[in-house]
This record gives sequence, structure tokens and C-alpha cells, in this order.
Amino acid sequence: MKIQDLDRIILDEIRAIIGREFKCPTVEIDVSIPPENVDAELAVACFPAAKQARCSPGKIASTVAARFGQPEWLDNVKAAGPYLNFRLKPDALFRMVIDQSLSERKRFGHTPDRESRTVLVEYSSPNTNKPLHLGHIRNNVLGMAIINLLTARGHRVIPATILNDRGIHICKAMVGYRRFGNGRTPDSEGLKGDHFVGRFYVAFEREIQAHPELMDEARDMLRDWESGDPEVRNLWSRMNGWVAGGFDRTYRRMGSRFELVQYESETYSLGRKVVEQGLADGVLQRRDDGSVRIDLSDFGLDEKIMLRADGTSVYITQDLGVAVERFQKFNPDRVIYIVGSEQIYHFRVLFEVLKRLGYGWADRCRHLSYGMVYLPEGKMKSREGKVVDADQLMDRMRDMALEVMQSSAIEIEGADRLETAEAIGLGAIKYFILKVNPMKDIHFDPRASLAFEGATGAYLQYTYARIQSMLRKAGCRPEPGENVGGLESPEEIALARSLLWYPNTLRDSAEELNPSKTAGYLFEMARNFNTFYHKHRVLDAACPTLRTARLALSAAAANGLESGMSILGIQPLHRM
RNA sequence: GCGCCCGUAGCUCAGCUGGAUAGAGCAACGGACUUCUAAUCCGUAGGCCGUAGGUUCGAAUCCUACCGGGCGUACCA
Repeated sequence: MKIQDLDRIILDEIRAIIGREFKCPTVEIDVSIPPENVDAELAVACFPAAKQARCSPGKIASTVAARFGQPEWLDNVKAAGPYLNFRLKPDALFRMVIDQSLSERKRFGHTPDRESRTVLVEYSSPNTNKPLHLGHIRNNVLGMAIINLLTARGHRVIPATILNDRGIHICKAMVGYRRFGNGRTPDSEGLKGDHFVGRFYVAFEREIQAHPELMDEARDMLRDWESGDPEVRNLWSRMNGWVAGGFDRTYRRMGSRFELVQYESETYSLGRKVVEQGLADGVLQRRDDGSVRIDLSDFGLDEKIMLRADGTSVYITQDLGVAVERFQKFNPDRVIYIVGSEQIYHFRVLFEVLKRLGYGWADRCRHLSYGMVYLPEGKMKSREGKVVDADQLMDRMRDMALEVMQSSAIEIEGADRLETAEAIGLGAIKYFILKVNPMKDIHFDPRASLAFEGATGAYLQYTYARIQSMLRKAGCRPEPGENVGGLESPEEIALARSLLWYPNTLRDSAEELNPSKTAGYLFEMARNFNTFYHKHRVLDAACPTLRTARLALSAAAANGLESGMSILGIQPLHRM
């Protein structure tokens, strides 16, 4: 029997009993995790059923408990007031959890959805005038976790991004470079391309105070760019190339990848065509001043502009084009936009406009918003250079990890040393971000926030490494069907229970597009292992069968951790 | 002004489609390494779940109002 079948089997029988005894066919019931003081694997609350069957929950619970059959895996089912608690036979519990984990390995807990769908996930979507910062890290880390969660549900996921590579902000950096660049290049300065370009963007913003005419220069340049001025276009592609090269390195480091990359410079004109079609269809109106607008006041939104009076496109124009292109290319069942919460309004407008333009797929789009990242000094402001730079942060975390490794009992030599430190640093950043519900703002205090102790990425990696070390010393790899007799202690049962509930957690986490659920659960799983590990000997257990069984349980836990860490984008380590 | 989001332990957060005694981590304090990795484990202390009403057998969870914080409400992105 698979873990995933357990709920259904239990619920089916409860429904049958209630149907028979209370003449009440379809009762809404669900399984849940019993509280800690209850010694059972699964719980069912009888309140909703009681309402439907018109009798007390206690009566339902006691009746079901009395009538429930005796499958070979069930130890007992007890009514505790309005609750039903199911306790599995320890053997069956260990058998089920260990066999399934050992055979599914790093895919342990993946439950395919009833229907496999094509889901396009947009994330990252940076401006190409400055390096990535902590806000982008949150976006990328979240995006990848969502992608992994949906993939684990058996969906075909298309990771997508759009590079905002055109517009006034890009021209600012270009003017900055033309003014202060003096022919320097990233190579000549030994800088990553995105950092190099970012310097001139900052230089522009700094100089604009004293030299307001720079702004006119930038506007002229935008016009020249749109008209295809060769010199401007040339500078533009050179600078964008530098930035792209820099982003590439950062993305590789974080683990971000994209199957579809769109460029605003290519899609903005497409958006304009969409708007023109909307005009022709009478959905959009052209005002006397030449601007194109749509009135959404009947939808609770304001009048929104779609094209400027001078005919140039605004932010939303390109998003129309981007969306249309995506559906033309992939016709996805769902599109998930991973974009910060400050753009909630923008996406409400976007989806509504698409709908009014007659695109039936508009309701397949969803904005997954996430909270801001605040520093102790307040909100990050890239214009003022008040940001936590992504590359710098990753460097610093890696260096901190290297320091901690100095005092570790385990020596790691050569290139592995740096790689391990890198994985630990990245794991710390990712876990720190993913453990927080996406909806919530994150308050980032570099001194306190990124640690390697407690509920951290390092904790998961450490626990995993510990198990790997044990398995190496054991000199064997437990296989499904291993004898699991002798496991019985509370710590062993607690660990097995956390594995039992893992598939459901993963499923819920994917359904809710909420990786923090997985993150929190993994910590608990790791903690259960560590508690077990401290209390019981594995390699020198009292007898060979117990040793085998404990090794198998440990290996099962390692698979659970590996499965979850992979979904969060945290690298499992064999030594640390 | 209007709209959306968030207020849970000193700090950072779980728990929120109502359900069993509100849980972790950090920080504090006290313990555990000649023994499978102490980046670990065990224990102590710490809470009018922002406030006030309401719905309910039952509210941190749902509703209303208010208070506090954030974001948005651009011919910025």
C-alpha cells in the first residue's frame, strides 16, 4: 500500500459506515495530523459529519470506531470525544514509509496530479540596467521552488522570464556610460558586466541633481532608440550584452534557468498591435489628446492608459504583447506571474484588459505576489544604491560558511571545500527566504538573519550529511524490503510519522503555491531524525536486525530530506 | 480619501478553507562530546494571538469597526 492511498482507504470506510449507520451518504470529512499528545498517525474530526448526519460528533466518532474494520495494518482506532484517532501497527508504519522512500529515492513524496497540465511560470524578469539584488533573489528562489513543486505534481512547467531591456531606465545607464565611460569595458575594469553597467546608472542618478539636462539627453536617446538610430542601437546592444553576461553568471550560481526568454525590446511593438486591435474592436478608446485608454471603473478599477499620447507604449502595453505571445507559442493551461506585491493592482488591470480584449485564456493567468524585502534601514532603493547586492551576498555567505568549516570535525580538501561552502551559503539564503510565507514581507537583518544554526538550510544539509556519513560507514545501501523489525521507540515512530505525512505536505505546498510549507516541514523531519540519532545507536545497535532496520529508517529520512531540499533548490551535501 | 496585504513570545517566523493544551528557531539561563559529524541534542523561562464587538457548541483562524505598519491608487517600471 502506498502512503497516498491511506487517507482514501480510511475515509472511504468512514463514509460507508456513516452512510449505513446514520443514513447520510456523502459526508465531508478529511484526515489531519493528530496533536502531539495523541499517539496516532491520522486523525479525523467528526464535526462536519455530525452536522450533516444531525447527531453529535461524539456519537459519530464512537460509532465509527466501533464499526471500523480490522485491516492488517491498523493497530486500533479510538474515539476521543469528537475525534477519531487511527494508530497504525508500528510494523506497517515502518514498512510503508521505508519501502516507499527507499524505492522512490529523491522523488519520495511526489504525487502526480490527476491531470498533468502545462504551466508557464514567469519569474525573475529584471531590468537590464543594474545588477540583481536581494529582492531578485527572493523572486528567483521562490520561482524555482514553485517550478519544482509543480513539476513534482507531474505538470509540464515552462520557466519563463522577460528581460526589461528597453526604456528610459536603460537610456539612463547609456547616457551615464556615454558621459563617464571613457571607453572602459567590464574587461578593462575587471568587473562583471551587470555591475559595470550599474555603475553608470548610479552615476547618472547621482549627476542628475547637478545636471538636469542629463534627463533630456536620456529622453532624446530613448527616441533615437525607437527610431533605430544605429549608433544608439549599437551602444545599447553592447551594454545589454555586458549585463546579460553578468546575469548569466548570477543565474547559474542561484540555479535559475529559463525555457522561454522574452525581450521587452521585441515584445513592446507586439503589445502595440494588441492595443490597435482593441481599438478596432471598440474595447479601447482613443482620447482627443491621442492617448489610448480603457475605463475599468465598473470593475472597481480606474481608467487606465494603454498607449501614451505620443504613441509610445507604457508598462502594461508590453505585458499585453508578452501574454499573447506566450499563449500563441505554448497555449498553457495556467500562467503564474511571480512578481512582487506592489504590482497587485497592475495585474488586476492586465488580466481584466485581456479578458475584455476577448482573450478567453485571461482567466488562466494568476499573479503570485510576494512581500517586499526590507533592510534594517527600510526599503531597498536601487537608485540610491541602498540595496543588498545579490553577488555580494552570496560571496559573503560562502565566506561565512568557509569560516565555520574551519572548526568543523570534518576536513574537506581542495576544490570540494569551496564548492561545499558555496552550497552551504546558498542553502542558507534560500532557506531563509523560503521558510517565510511568500505573502509576508521579509525583514532582513544580515547579522541575525543568515545563520547556520537552528531552522536553516545548513541544518537540513548537516542532517543529510550525517546520515550519508553513517551509510558510508555501514558500507551498504538499504534497499526496499529490508527487514524493519525491532523499530518501536517513540523517536523512531516520530521520525516515521514525519515521513508518512511528507507526501501530503508536498501536495498541499504545491496546491497553495506555498514553499514555506515544505520548508517548515523539512525542518521538523530533520529535527525528528536528530532527536532519534542522539537517543539511539544505529551502527552499533544492540543486534544486527535492529542495526539494519535503523539504517533503513535513516536512509528513508535522507531520501525525504533530499526530496524536499531539491524542491527548495538546496543542495544536499554528503559531507560538511 | 479609496483599495489590497500584514499585526501571534524580546527578535524572526509556523499555525489562518473554524476544532484536541497556540508551536518552532534565535537571543537568555542550565545541562549533554574518550562513543555513528556538538553546524547537534535535552531542559528552564518567555503569550490579554493589535483593540473592541459579533457569528458559533467552539475563534489566533470567519464578519464588522477601530488602532498600528506596509504597498498601491503614474502618459514610472
